[in-house]
Amino acid sequence: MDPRDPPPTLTSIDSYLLSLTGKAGRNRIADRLAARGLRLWHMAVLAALADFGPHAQRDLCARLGVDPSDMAKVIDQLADGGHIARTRDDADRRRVLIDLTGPGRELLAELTRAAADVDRQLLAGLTAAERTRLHALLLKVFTTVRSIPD
Amino acid sequence: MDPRDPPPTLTSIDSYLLSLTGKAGRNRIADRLAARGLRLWHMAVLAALADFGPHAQRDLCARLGVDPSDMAKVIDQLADGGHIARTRDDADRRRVLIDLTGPGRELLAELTRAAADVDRQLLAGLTAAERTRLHALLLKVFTTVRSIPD
DNA sequence: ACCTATAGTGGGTCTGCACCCACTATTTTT
DNA sequence: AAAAATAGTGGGTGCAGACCCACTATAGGT
Repeated sequence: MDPRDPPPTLTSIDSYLLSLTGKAGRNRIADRLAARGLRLWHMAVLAALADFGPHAQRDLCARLGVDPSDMAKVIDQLADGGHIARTRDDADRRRVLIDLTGPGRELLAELTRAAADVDRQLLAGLTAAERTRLHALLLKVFTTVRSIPD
Repeated sequence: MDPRDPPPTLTSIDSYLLSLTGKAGRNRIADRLAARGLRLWHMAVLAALADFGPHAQRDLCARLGVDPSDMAKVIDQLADGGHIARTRDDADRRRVLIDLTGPGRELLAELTRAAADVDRQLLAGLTAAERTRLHALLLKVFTTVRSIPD
């Protein structure tokens, strides 16, 4: 018996398996981001802008579930790197409109590739069909998670 | 369009879905543990002892991948609560043998029930057959994760 | 104009996790 | 018997995440 086997009592818990595999994925992606001086929220912001177009900063917070104060810092760094553009909304000068720049789009593409790479590593043990099924199941779980309160 | 929809660029990444759903599960289980003054490692230790029998403290560290220094603190708290018994190994008096006590076994059963509860919440959107398939897939991914270096 | 509400910023806290080093007690090696 | 290795402990560090409050600037309601 391998003295490094994990306890079956734990591995029979789906939440535990999700948590561990999720952490593995998260850490790997975080590493790739860290190599570029970024963290997960930076990528999330870029993705939100790419998928849904320009946002007021506040709307980004609502969409991603981030504290406005934390978002300000993330936005700051992305702006410093030239990956997003920040402009005052002339209709409501309290608002700051955030948009992707060309370099930002490029960066996101790069990060997306890195993430796909991590997926490939993580799911190396699955056939293509299994990956498809896993993805569908995870989407369902994700929907459930989003719908139930904390 | 729901202004709270997550970016598809993110939800198409399996590692991201694993990470989010895993975090949801983790947090919920952590909450239940916190209500009893415990954290995840406490449960992991109890599970390892229940599944594999008594361990030297060092072997628990190896099995669970915890720093020996951190393990010492976890062990300390479990011993304080009367959930494990700590005895010096007479054959090698450097070693401390850790074993589950009756109350420890009870506590683990309780925690396992709580975890199953969380699973039920998280996977509420899946049919029984889907849950079975998800579990099998997660086990495979878990095996892969364990086999590849960090 | 006045009062209230909202957008964003800057500064800080607290928590959990992971890690690391120095130290004591004990055992093994030579 | 001395030296090197091992088990466990205590006391730290650094980081990331989530949160919170005070503040400025602007807008909207009356």
